[in-house]
Amino acid sequence: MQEKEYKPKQIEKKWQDRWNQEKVFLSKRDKNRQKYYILEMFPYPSGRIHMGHVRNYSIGDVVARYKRMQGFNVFHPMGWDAFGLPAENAAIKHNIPPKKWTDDNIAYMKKQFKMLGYSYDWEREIATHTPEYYKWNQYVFIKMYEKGLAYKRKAPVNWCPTCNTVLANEQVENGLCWRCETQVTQRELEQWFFKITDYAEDLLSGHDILKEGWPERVIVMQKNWIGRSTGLVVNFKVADTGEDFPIFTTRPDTIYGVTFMVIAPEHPFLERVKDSKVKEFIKRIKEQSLVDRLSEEKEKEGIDTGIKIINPFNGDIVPLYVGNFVLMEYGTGAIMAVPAHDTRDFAFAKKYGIPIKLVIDNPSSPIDVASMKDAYVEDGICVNSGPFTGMTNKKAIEAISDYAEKEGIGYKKVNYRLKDWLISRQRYWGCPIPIVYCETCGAQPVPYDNLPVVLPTDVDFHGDSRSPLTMMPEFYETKCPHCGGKAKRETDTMDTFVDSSWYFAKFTSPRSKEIFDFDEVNYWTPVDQYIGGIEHACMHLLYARFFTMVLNDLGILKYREPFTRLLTQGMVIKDGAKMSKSKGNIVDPDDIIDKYGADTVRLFMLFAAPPEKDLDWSDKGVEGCYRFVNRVWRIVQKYSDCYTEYNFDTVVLDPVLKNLRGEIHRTVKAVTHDIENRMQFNTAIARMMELVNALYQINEEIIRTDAGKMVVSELFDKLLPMLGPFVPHLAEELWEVLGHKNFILDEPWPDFKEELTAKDEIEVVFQINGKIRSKRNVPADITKEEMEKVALEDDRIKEMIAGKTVRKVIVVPGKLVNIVI
RNA sequence: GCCCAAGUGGUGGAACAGGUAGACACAAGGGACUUAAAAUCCCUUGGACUUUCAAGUCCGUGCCGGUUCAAGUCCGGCCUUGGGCACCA
Repeated sequence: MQEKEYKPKQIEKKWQDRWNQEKVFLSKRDKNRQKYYILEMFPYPSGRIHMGHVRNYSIGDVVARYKRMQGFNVFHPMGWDAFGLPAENAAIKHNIPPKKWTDDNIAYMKKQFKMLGYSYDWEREIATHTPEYYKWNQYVFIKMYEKGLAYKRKAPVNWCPTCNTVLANEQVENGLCWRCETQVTQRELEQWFFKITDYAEDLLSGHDILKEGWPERVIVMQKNWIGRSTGLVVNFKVADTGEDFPIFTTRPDTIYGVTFMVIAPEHPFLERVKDSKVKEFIKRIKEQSLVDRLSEEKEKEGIDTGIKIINPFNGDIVPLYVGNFVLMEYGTGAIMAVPAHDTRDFAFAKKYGIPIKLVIDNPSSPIDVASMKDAYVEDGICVNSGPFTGMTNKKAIEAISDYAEKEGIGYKKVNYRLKDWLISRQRYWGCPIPIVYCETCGAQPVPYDNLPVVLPTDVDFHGDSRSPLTMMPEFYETKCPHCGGKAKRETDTMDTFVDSSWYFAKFTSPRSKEIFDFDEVNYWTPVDQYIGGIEHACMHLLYARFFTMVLNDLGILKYREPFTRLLTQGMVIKDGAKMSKSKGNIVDPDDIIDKYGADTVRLFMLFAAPPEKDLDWSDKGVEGCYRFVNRVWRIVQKYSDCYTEYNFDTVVLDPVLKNLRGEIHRTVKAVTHDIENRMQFNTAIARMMELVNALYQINEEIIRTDAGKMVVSELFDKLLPMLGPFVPHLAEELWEVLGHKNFILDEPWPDFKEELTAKDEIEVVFQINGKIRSKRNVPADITKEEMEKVALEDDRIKEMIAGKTVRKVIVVPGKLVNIVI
């Protein structure tokens, strides 16, 4: 028979067109079927897709297609995170309107997605830069404003001078802008915030639900980021005036050891300071950038203000220092310092000659203060601690806290590292914040009926990055919705992470008249499996959880966690580094698809590494996958004329065929397990390769017997559907070659017969003292006793145990016999 | 500094519940086919040693110890790499 050559371009186009014509990927609600919502993080339309996208979406597509074959009603949408800076930068540089740039990119990338054969329901497509989408951003914003969850306040904020905008805390990495790596500076600005701190506790407790389906490290990262700590606020007193001087501590057990206090340079309390040296110091520290203050890590600086503070527990009068290491934003902006039991306070006290007072002693070797080299931070017994002396310090934490509350000198408090989410951006290409400022009524939300506040698209950038909105009276000049008087629109736009915080739910009803079509959203969401990069652990994944909780509290969504299961895939790297333009190690998906076809690229992405690990790009590895695809192609073509009906009930297979049939069922079992329980696609593919290799090993004459034809037919019936999720076009084409008229993607996932997965004969090993000394094939159903007998009768074993005492014989059924002598 | 991962052949990676380390693939080498090459198909391939050529012995999963009949896998300590947090009181 004349074999056809494998031409991926032809067959891939052919099947993409057919899927499209038959609308096979459109999703419909069906109360009688279990839904499965699989979602990959939607991309920013940067221009063209990169290998990281290919990996992310190939993993998602395998899951989508696999679940579909398992009988689930699969929901698999795709869209565009379309607002953001690159569009503006392109506009400034090349004089292309951001909307056009974005739309063109979307069109191109969509074409690329289609070339890769992903099973998306494109009728659910959304793009966040469309008014029909961002209208609902504005809607939620106003809902949050009404609940006090969106508010404006003047605060020191992170400013990126390159991006010309403020940044949220989560978007500053080591003092650098997450996007352009410029040093972030501090500015005092009036900005819009979302009160995510109100949800700190919910975000933490939700982790208990998520630990089933989320990688532990993501949960740990979020926990660290939220940074919950429990402690006590203690009201110290200012000696001169008697005012309260509150501090926060997690170590109330050390309160009798306080020998000085430290306050943040930004603290308003310091306005009273007259001393010029102190004022100068404060000024100098305030002028340091965040980066500078962080970079001189170990160097703690301070100056005595001359102000005295009274410890309410023991009446000690201690000096108040200004210190560069105390943060205004955390706790109360001031701390009590216990040099004996805090390494940082110890270093500071040594530097400035402040006394050290021991209040917790080491029970096993008493501490001599004079010879202390560092703070004692271990547990111990309280000393010099008034009524608490003699207690273990652990007990004292509770006792002292209770005492403080009882005496009215303090209260227990939980503090978080998490800060409110700053969402204002001084940029153009984003969702307008739906607020107007009236000269008489102040800030007013835009009424719901007037939404959306449409972002004008015909804009002039005047060659720089300042938002054109600030120069467009036709945009910002408006009337107050309350009094009808003259008013000015907010010209800041929202952080694009707002757009992506709820998009997963909008996919269910992209063009609904309300925020959602509730039949749709209630049927499909939450997302059953979410897939994306780990870099979003403390940004997108935290914001989306927050939004879901808010929408739940607003009665809009019925659940509090948006993503039941999460898979964080690794990066695609080449020559040891992440693919990037600056490193010049980019491999363009278009080129690879052109050379080998989409099926090969997809296969390689799944085969080269398990999904969570980084994947090392290798041109040779891709060729290996191409070779496998061709091997499948050839062998199916070769034996397509053997494809027949089969019934094994009355057939006795010779050992070669029987073993091959066993191999078929073992492969189905293993592949199913690897996908279902482990999401380990690389080993699933390896198993299918083994099955194909096994078929190649068998003599053509044997296959062309009646029994052989039946086995090879069963093999194709199992193998091709399993290949479907990985190499969908190839699978469809070969399915058709075998005479099928239906889509292979609609075939049920292959099943296997457990009894056929067992081998007749298995190899067991005989060990002496744990070392392998002999091997033997034995019947698979051998008993423990028989195994032991066979082992002891083995010639080599006999030889080696001759004259020795057998102390113990361990038999592991089906595996080994270990003889201890 | 604290927290979390991960260290396995020349390479990417297997080994799922403590039970034959190195599946599958790449690279390398050999053979078949071919006038030849490519492609394809088949074989070999962790290291060292012994060798009567059938095999056998020893070593080997970052390092040092431990538990166990048996450890890549469990425990303790360390080293290295990657990631997160970091004057958080």
